[in-house]
Amino acid sequence: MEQLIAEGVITDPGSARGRLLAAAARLFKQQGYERTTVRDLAAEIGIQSGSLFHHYRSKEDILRAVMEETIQLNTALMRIALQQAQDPRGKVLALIRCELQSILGETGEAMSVLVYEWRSLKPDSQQHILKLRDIYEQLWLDALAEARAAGMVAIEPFILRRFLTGALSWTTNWYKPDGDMTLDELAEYALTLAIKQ
Amino acid sequence: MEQLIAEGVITDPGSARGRLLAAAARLFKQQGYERTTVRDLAAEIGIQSGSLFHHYRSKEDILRAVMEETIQLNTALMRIALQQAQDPRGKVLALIRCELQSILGETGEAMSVLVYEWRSLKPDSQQHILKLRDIYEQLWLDALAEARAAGMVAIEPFILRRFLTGALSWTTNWYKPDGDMTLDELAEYALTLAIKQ
Amino acid sequence: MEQLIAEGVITDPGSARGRLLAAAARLFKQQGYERTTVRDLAAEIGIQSGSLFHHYRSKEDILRAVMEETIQLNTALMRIALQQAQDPRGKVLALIRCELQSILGETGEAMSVLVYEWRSLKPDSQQHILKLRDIYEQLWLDALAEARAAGMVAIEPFILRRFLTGALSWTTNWYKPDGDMTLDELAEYALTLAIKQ
Amino acid sequence: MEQLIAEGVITDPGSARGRLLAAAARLFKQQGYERTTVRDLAAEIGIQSGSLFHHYRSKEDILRAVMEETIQLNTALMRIALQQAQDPRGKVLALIRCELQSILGETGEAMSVLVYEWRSLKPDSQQHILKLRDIYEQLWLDALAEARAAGMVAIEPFILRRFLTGALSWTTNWYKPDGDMTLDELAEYALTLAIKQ
DNA sequence: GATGAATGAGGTTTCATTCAT
DNA sequence: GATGAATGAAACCTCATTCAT
Repeated sequence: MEQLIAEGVITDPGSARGRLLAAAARLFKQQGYERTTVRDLAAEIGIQSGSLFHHYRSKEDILRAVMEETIQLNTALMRIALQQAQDPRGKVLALIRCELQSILGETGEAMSVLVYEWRSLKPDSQQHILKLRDIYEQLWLDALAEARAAGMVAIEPFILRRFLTGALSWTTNWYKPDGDMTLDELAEYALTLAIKQ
Repeated sequence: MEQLIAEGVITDPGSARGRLLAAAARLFKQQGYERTTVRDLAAEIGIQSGSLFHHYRSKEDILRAVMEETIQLNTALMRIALQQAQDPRGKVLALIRCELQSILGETGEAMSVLVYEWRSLKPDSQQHILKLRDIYEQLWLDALAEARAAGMVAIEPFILRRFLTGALSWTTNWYKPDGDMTLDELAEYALTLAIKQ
Repeated sequence: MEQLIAEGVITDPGSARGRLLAAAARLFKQQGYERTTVRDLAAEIGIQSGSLFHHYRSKEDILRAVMEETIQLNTALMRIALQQAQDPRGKVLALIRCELQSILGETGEAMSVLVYEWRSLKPDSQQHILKLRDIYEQLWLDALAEARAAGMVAIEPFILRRFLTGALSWTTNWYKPDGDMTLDELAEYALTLAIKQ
Repeated sequence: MEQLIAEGVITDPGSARGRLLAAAARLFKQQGYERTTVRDLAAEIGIQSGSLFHHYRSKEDILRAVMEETIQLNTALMRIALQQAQDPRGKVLALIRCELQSILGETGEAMSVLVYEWRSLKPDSQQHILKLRDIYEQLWLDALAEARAAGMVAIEPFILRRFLTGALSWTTNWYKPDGDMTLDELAEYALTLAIKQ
């Protein structure tokens, strides 16, 4: 993590900007982007609303930064996870587990925002994020293609990935981390959707 | 359909209220509830914004009506589809196809609204819709339990349903009805997620 | 005047929009456009600030309307004055008197705004007003050219008009209508700048 | 010029304060005082906005300094020009040429500011500048009275000066220094307004 | 002298809702 | 039922100014 901060991939969560982004992710998820006022955001990190605009030029800019950091971070984390996986099954499981961690763990709020607040981005911000998202998605498509070549996947990677995107992102609405099921178990269950046993 | 209208399950789409609900669903999906103004809604059906309030007491009331009608209609449609299915596999396939039709067909906009605008409902409206949703969900759980009893499903119905909810609702973001894949093919693919062949 | 209102050249000063334009001209002159808040404007005509935006889409729109109405009205008044003048000297005097009345009379505030707040208009509004201004200016150039042809003017109409524009518009800063000098006397003095005796 | 700097009449244009005043004059003319932010000013001379306040106590103070320096400088320049003129006609021409140089030359921006931003000064600053302005204006009135005594001027000096003030200051809006007409020619034309040939 | 984060009052504008006609 | 002017609270954002470093 320190390395990712040093590389500029993500903002130091201890800095003013970092705390702002974390608060924004939390509030945007809880209340929605539109219903979250800049005063809410400022109050959450203990500054005045006008002071926000020293860090970001507009409210939309904050949304964009939340999304961008999230996708950058998760792409980096997925790359690391993939390096440690051995076989196709392991790779797909690694991706599932990684994405679930993104969705259900510390960055979960930001991931939700990425899904639910897309329409609130201006078109050019959307373009920018889409490019980053393509890189992320390519990691998935490569791993699924490998599994398919090994005869482990019944349907086209392209379609399967889309089903998985929906299934995994939806977990944010029902999975309770402190319930009976561990996140690893959840990942194994999800794997059964994708891969024939 | 006429029967459902006659029974009061849904509003006549030709009536002023019906056209308003359809417009609201469309605009709420496109722009989001918060970004859609009552002026937008009024303009869409050719009246002045003040006149909206002769039909609904508030903007939130319109959102609630969109959601309620959608869930009522789809529950009714699912009941009909279930009656025509024979075996467990057929029932699950019928539910998948039915839900996909809801999501991707004429009522798709309203279904999206149901998912994306949940937070914009007041708590008591949420309670009301949740009850209707429980009825709908029970139809799913019953069918999946039957398939599980027949040894066709690897994981618990409760969990599987949640995965399917996400996977199917997400199709609204990528499936193109006028592309290569028919909706029936899409349903078959989705079935492979749920049921062992 | 009633006819100009009926023709749509200017807004009825009794209507809400008309009273708003008059108040805007007065305040914009007194305090400047930037220092005049929409709350000031609204208070001046006894409505709430939000209600302004039923009449005009933005503050800049109000400025533009003030300018446009002023120039339209004064062009119309100058046409009428010209019709009643006989010879070149009479025409130039008519124009001078007419412009002084615009500057120092009831529409004086709006004329000042036209001069002093030009930079506050957006470029496309400027374009729009410039076209109207060209029509107005042509009336002047024609009359001065006639006087020049009659040997009454020492310098080019183009240059003379510009000198006069400045000299006449500046009167707003010093001439007191209730002082010793009548407006007609002032006009005669100004005529001595332009025309050899 | 060096002498005027040494005497403290104007600020050294090479100093930080001097560059700030020049930048302020330029920006205030281009955009208006209200629309020019202290950030604009600071950026123009390459410092941070907070640092401005080491040089001037407030933004209004900068405006006041621009105006004061301009009027002091131009009063001094007019005195010098007058000394070199022989007869009444020469004196009036010298004043016209001098004022045109102020308006159209290097200090033109500041002269514009003096005219257009008057309302943005606080009343006590206005008082202060008015006193300086009176000294400047007296030079004009004396010269015109002399010409009048010589039978060269048709109307009262007081009125004529006001007409000239407007006519000359307006040149900033139309005269192009790099066009066909030289500044000396322009001054001669202006003289025809004032003095019988 | 300079910095730049922070302030906080105040700016324009939006918008759901009301109500006399 | 419909209109549309008006409301008024609240939204985002700006900006001159301060001050610890």
